[in-house]
Amino acid sequence: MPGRTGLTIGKLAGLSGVNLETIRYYERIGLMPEPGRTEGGHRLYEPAHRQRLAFIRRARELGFGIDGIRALLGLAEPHRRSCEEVRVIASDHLQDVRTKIADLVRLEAILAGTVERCRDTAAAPSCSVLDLLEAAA
Amino acid sequence: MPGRTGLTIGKLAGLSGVNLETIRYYERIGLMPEPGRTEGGHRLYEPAHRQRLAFIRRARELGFGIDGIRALLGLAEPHRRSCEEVRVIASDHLQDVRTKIADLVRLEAILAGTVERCRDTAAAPSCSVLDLLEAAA
DNA sequence: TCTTGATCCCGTAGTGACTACGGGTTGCAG
DNA sequence: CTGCAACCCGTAGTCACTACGGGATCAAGA
Repeated sequence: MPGRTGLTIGKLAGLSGVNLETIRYYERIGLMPEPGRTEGGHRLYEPAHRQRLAFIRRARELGFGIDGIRALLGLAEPHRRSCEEVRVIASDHLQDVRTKIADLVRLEAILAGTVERCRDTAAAPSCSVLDLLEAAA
Repeated sequence: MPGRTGLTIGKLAGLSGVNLETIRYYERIGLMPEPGRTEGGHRLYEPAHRQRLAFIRRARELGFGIDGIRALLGLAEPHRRSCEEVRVIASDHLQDVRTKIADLVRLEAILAGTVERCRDTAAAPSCSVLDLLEAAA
C-alpha cells in the first residue's frame, strides 16, 4: 500500500517556505493540483507538487502575478516549452518592473529633497513636507 | 439662505482628479469630513474640502498610505505643525521607497539577464526563463 | 409646469494575493 | 489510550479602491 508516502501540508510549507494557508489558497484557485489524501482527509504531497510549488514561489519572488504564473506553468509542460512565448511573458513583466522603478526613483528624488529641506529649516516657521502637499496644484 | 453654495461631488471629482466613488470612500473612512447637503441629500463641498482632497491626492501620489496621510493631516492643523514629526513620517516613507527600489533593481537585473539569454538561445532546446524558475533552490 | 436625462444617493460586492480565525477532526508520540 | 499538535473547511479580513444596481434628485429645455 503506497498510501504512506508524501509530505503533509505543514511539512511542505516548512520545506518550501510557503505559508500553509497560501498552499491551500493556491489549490483553491487551481494553481496547485489537488494532492492525494490520507484516509482521514489530510493532504499528502509528492515530489512533483514540491517542484511545482517551488516554481510558483520563485516566480512570485520575481514579481510575476498569478495569471502570469498560470501561463508560465502551462508553457513549462515538457512537450511544448515554447521559449518565445515564455520570453514574451517575462519581458512584459520586465517592462512593468522598469516602469515601477522609474516611478519610484522620481518619487524618491521628490521625497529626499523635501525631507532634506525640512531638516535644514528645523526651526523655521513652515514645514517643507507640508508645503509640498499643500502647494496649489 | 447660504445653502446654494458649494460643489457637487461630481464637480469636485472632476476638478480634483479623484474618482467620485473614492471621495465617498474617503468620507466613509474618516479621511474627508462630511460635507453639507442639499435638501434632497446631495453633498455640497466648500473650498476647504477641495484643499483637503488635494492634499490627500498629492500624498497618495507620493505613495503615502492612508494611515500616514491621516497622521500628516493631523500634523497639518494650523496650530501645532510640528515639522519634526512630519519629517519622521516622511523619512520613514522615504526609507520604504528606497527599499522597494533596491528590491526592484535586483529583480530587474535577474529578469533582464535571463530574458537576454533567452533571446540568444531562441532555437536552443531549453528556455533560460524556465531554467531560472525550475532551478533547484 | 412638466418631462427628460444626467447626476447623485446608499449599500454591497469585487479586485489581488494572501492571512487570520474558529470550531471541529485526525494523527501520532508517549 | 490519552493528550495535543497538526490538519480540516469555510468565512471574513486586509489595502485602497472600483463597480454595480436600483432608486431619488436636480437642472434645463419644451
